[in-house]
Amino acid sequence: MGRQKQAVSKNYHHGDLRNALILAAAELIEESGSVDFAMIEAARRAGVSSAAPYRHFRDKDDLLLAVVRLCFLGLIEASREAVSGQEVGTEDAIIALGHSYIRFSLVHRNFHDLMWGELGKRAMDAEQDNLQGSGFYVLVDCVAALCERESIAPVDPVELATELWAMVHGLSCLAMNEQIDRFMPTADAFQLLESCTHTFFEGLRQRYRAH
Amino acid sequence: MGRQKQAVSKNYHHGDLRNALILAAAELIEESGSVDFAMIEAARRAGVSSAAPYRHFRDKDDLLLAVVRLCFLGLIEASREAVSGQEVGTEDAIIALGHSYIRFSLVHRNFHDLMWGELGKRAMDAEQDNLQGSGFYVLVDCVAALCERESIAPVDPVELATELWAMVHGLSCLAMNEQIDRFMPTADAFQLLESCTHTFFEGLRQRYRAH
DNA sequence: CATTTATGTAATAAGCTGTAACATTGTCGC
DNA sequence: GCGACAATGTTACAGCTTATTACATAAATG
Repeated sequence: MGRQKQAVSKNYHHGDLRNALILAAAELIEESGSVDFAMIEAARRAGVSSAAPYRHFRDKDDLLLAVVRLCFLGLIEASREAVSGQEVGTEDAIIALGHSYIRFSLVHRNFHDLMWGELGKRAMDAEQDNLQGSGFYVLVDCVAALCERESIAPVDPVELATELWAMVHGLSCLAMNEQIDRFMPTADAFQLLESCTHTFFEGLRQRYRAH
Repeated sequence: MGRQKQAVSKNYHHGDLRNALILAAAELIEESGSVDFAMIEAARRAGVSSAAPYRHFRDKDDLLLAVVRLCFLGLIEASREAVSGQEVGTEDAIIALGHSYIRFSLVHRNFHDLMWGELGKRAMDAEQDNLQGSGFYVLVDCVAALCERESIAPVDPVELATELWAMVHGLSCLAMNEQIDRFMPTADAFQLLESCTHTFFEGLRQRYRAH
């Protein structure tokens, strides 16, 4: 009895329950492919009672908010890394960025809805880590550099970046959804990315190149 | 007593519970912005007991499958209508198609995750109404006509259609998510659609026009 | 070392799911 | 017409979940 009590006592406090719960939630999302897990399941994984999570998170949304914040930090990190090895102002840099975006989407596909749904918006609005711009402006900088270098003007780099973002985001969605396979079994999102990025810039040169 | 019994008797059978449940589910999704409603709530709206729905749908997924099927039929309908007023083989026809796609996404934004998630894929795989191609090939036909008309060759219309689809789908996602507002408060998805569709075809002409 | 704060447990009320057993209605062959 | 039977409801319930409340323990602080 005394021994048992001591053993229990030792683990009475988890030590890092908050992070353990975030990790458990992420695992559950990864495994189940949806955000639809039970709070109590995350508690079980962390080895605590069903009420313990509520010491750290008001409700499930609050926990998910913490998860989605990590997702965005991961995406930003991946974007920075993708451009770091590239020559600035080249199409290749932009393709590399798109490549990393699509790869991230596919690898973390189960987190896509979370990131690009209501909770993702809330996470960005919270603005704790400047989530909002720090990813997007990596792309804007690349586009601006390319426009500068190729004398493509006058055109707003933010607008072009938004269009490119949409293109890549759309490719990610279709790829995750296996819609590309459905209609083009021989192609993949990465090929399409290269092809339509090139087409897009070719069009830009045609429309806006300073002569 | 007798009167009450008679009144009850009269409504014992709903008459069209299956469709009433589909409608109730759609309303709940529309109102709550998520697919996370309770089956019993749909039953309540249809005015039946909590067990009644299980006579028509194995489980909630089965009900949602019926809802998503209606969504796709609506999108296909909207696409057909969008091109019907357009001259075949023009950029305008393709822009009109994209316009209707984005409008549909925004109007029915609460159904987006349902359509483009696991259940949407299942609905397409079921293939009851040729859901799978009948929407996409409206676009393919437009693209093929335009390539023909402008002697853009050699290039696979299915590939181009997929790229355009990705572009428009991405714009829809960003617009729904208010990401465009976030970075370009003065622009909207429809302007961007026109701009980047034009850029894209300008690039195609440059790359593939038969001289 | 006593008090306060942080963190966890146990118990519980309220709600949903899906199944089982039962009730009512409509339909079809005779 | 009418009896069997299929279809479609109902009520009751077992087994889940969530989120709250009251209480217990550990750690930190002065």
